[in-house]
This record gives sequence, C-alpha cells and structure tokens, in this order.
Amino acid sequence: MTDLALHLDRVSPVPLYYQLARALEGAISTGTLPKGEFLDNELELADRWQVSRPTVRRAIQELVDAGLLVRRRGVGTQVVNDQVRRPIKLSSLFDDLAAEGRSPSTDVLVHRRERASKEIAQSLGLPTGTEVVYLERRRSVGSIRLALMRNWLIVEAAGSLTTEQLQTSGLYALIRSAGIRPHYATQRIGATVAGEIEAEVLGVRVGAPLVTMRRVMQDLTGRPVEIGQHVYDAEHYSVEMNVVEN
Amino acid sequence: MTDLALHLDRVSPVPLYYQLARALEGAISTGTLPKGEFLDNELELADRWQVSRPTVRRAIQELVDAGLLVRRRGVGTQVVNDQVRRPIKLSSLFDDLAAEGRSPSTDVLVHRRERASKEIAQSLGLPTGTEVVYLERRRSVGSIRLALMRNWLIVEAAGSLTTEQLQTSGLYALIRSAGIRPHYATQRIGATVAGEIEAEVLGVRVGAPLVTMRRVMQDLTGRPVEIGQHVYDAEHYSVEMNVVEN
DNA sequence: TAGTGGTCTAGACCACATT
DNA sequence: ATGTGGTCTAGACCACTAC
Repeated sequence: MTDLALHLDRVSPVPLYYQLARALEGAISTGTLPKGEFLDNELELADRWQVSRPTVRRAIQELVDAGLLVRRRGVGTQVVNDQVRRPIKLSSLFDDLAAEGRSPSTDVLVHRRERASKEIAQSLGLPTGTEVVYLERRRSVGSIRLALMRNWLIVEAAGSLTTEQLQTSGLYALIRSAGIRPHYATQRIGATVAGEIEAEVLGVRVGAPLVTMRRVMQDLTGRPVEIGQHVYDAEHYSVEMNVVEN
Repeated sequence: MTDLALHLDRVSPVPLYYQLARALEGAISTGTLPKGEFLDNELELADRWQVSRPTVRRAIQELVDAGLLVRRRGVGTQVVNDQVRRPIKLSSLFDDLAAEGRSPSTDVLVHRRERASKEIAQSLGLPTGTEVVYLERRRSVGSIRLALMRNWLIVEAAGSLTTEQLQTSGLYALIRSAGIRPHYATQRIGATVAGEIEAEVLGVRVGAPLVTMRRVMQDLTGRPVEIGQHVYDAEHYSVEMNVVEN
C-alpha cells in the first residue's frame, strides 16, 4: 500500500477520523489507492498515522458505509471496484439542481394561508381546520418546466415567508432559517399521467407520464412540519438512489 | 427514566451493543420509553448497565441512525416523537411482498442465454457479445398483475438457475445461494406509460401509468452482477423510502 | 499457526447548551 | 458553573480466514 500523503491537523476542530476519511476518499477517487487494492491492517495504519486504532476504524467505517471500502474479518480491507455515486440525502430538487450547476427558477403560483382539510391535518398531526400555509410552485430549469409542487406547512415553519423569498431560495433552506431543523422524511414515489391542469402548467400533453412524490417531513422532535405532493415531468426527471448492504 | 428490564447475556456471541440497541428499540416501541422522553446521560447508563461508555454510545448511535433517537450535545438524548418505518434496504419486490404476508407468484416468460448488447455489456463491465442470462418475468399478487421484470445477469450468478427455481424464489435469494453476496445497488426510478406489450402482460390499458425502475447491482468486490429494468403498474405499486438527516 | 477485523474496557479532555 | 454528548487514547481478548 502506498504511503498516502497525510497531513493531519491535530489543532483543527475538524475531527481526526473525519480528516482521515476525507484523505482516504481522496486517495481512492484519484487512484492513489487503486480499485481492488488492500489497505494495510488497522494496527499498522494506526501506527503509521500516529492515531489510535478506534480512530482509524471510525474513518474506515465511514467509507464502508458509503460503499467505497469492504471489510472482511480475517481477510482485510479492500477498495471496492467501482466508483460510488452520492448517497441519498434529505435535500430538495432545488438543491440538487443548484449542485449540478444548472440554474433553476421558481414560479410561485399560489401562496396563501388556508384551513387544513381532514387529510392534511391528520398528516401534520393538527386538528382539522387549523391554519396552515399552502404553496403551489412550478420549478423550471432554463426553458424546461420540470415540476409542479404542492406543499402544506405548519405556520411556525412558513408563516413569515414572503413570495419573493420562495422565488429565490429552496423551501428547506427557508425552513431552516425559520429555526426548524428537518430531520426525518418519509416519501413515496409513484407514477401517474398528466391531467389538464398538470399538462397546462408543465407544458406537456394530456396523458404524458409524470413521476409523483408524496412526502411528510418531520423535525428533530418528530413533529410533522411539511407535506409535499409533487409531480415531475418524467421526460426530464427521475430519482436515483444508492443502497448499501453490509 | 424508567429502569428498563435489561438482561444482558455476556456469554452470548451477540454483541453487547446489539443487545442494548434491541432492548432500547423494544422499550421505545412498547412505550416503556415514551416519545419525547430523555434518556439518562451516557455515563449513568454505562454505570447502570455495567458496560463501558463506548458500548452505550454504539447502541444509541444505531437508533439515532434509524431515526428513533435524537442526540444534542449539551442537552441529551431524546426519543423522537414518531414511529419510524422500515429503512430502505437492498431487497426485492418478492421479499417485500412475502414480508407483508401476501403471496406473490412469478411467471417466467423468457429464460435464456444470449449475447450482451453494447449497453448491457457496458453496464456489466463485460466485453460486448459476452454470454449473459436474460430473464423476463411477471410478478403477480393474487389476481393482480404487478410487474414486468427484465433482468440480465452474469453467467456466474445465474448460469445454473432453473426456470422452476425462478418461479418459487426471489432472484436475490437465488443469487446468494450461488455464492454471490449482493452489496451495492444504484437504482433510478421514473415513470412511463404502458405500450402494447406492457398493457398485454400487465392487463392494463395502453397509456396507463407505470413506475419504471432501472438497477445495477454489484457484489462485495464491486463487480456488476445484475441489471434490472422493471415496470410496475402504478395503480398497485409505489416506492417508499425514509431519509434521516443527522 | 499467523494475521485480520470485531468487540470491549476505563479512562481522558474538549465543545457546546443550559442555568 | 454545570452537565451533556463528541472525540480520542492505549490497551485487551476474541472470532474468523487463510495457509
């Protein structure tokens, strides 16, 4: 195993295991650690890098969870023979597109307060008729109209949002700036075909395939914060996910 | 915090952190640890259970990753206010349905060896024209025809499968019994509408919405093993996933 | 038999949130 | 000022794999 140019900063607030994990990740992506190569054993790595074995193990574990490394007892730790894609995260379409360097835009079609229907109230854990914020937005990239998004939010999360803010920022960033930390989301992905409304908003023909996404997001304490019911033009959008089994 | 009836078996080969995690999980699901409740601090738990603090931390970490607990530095560890669904795993539709107690059935429509096209060979990391196993199956539950599944597999994984085995077992179980351990999968979910072939096989009308899934599965060493290109009747199938942000 | 990762201990110091 | 979780150490013993 090559020596890996490691410069650990023991003063930095960045944890050692994190620095190690990033260094290993970099070595793998640049090919300094070739695919299929075995790492030296953990005791040797700990000695070489002058950290304890648990610290080495934690760094390695991160990359195992990400699918970059494989560990087998009695055998060793090996670089997986394939490049790995980003793991699934709690993000938004806006963030995804921004991260890809494309420039998304948002049209706010509806932005008002309304009283929660029975279904919405139930999903948000509120009494029927409680006031919630309702949003209807269209997300586009360049000239492509990508998604029609319908959201219901608790007033504490979105009561002070302006329509202007919604046009320039992702919803989750705005929720965070309201002091709410998204933590857990359940989402269900399916398919449907465009009706007249969807066809009109997205500029597709009636009967065109659409990807549907329904989501309930909860904050750190498990309180439901946001419901999303979105449809995407299947021509331009699909959901990618990676799954690791250890 | 209540005392939790813990009976750790220090002789068992089951790791202590795992026994602890299951005990905590059970206490949460039965309500012995109510939602919103704070756990005692880690030092106290370690003392009470007579294990070291790292062992306590590891048990807690498992439940944090699963979204059952939330930890905040300087504050404490708290039970999340919501029941959690199963996390996304590397499983198959067959397993999913079997786990739900429904009885799926499989019709093998095509089962043959063929030479890999350019696209298939590329995804499997093989030279074009290499022999692969091609499958076309229909999955039903009761009288509902749920999915049309097309798979390409490397010969080592599926060369000795019989059509009969395919009718009674899930593909992944068969791959495992061939000595191959599925490890990593990338899948992409989208939408389309039924053409004549899909409509015929699934018993839906032409133009009905379908969920599409394309997947490449790799084994422990990163070698691609299986490609799946499936379509599901959107009326009866959608994909649920849970996402945790820490 | 030798070598690997898997588990576990008993401490220590620190950063952060709360009072 | 106090108490919490976050990080880190330096060992130990074990289970599993390969030879």
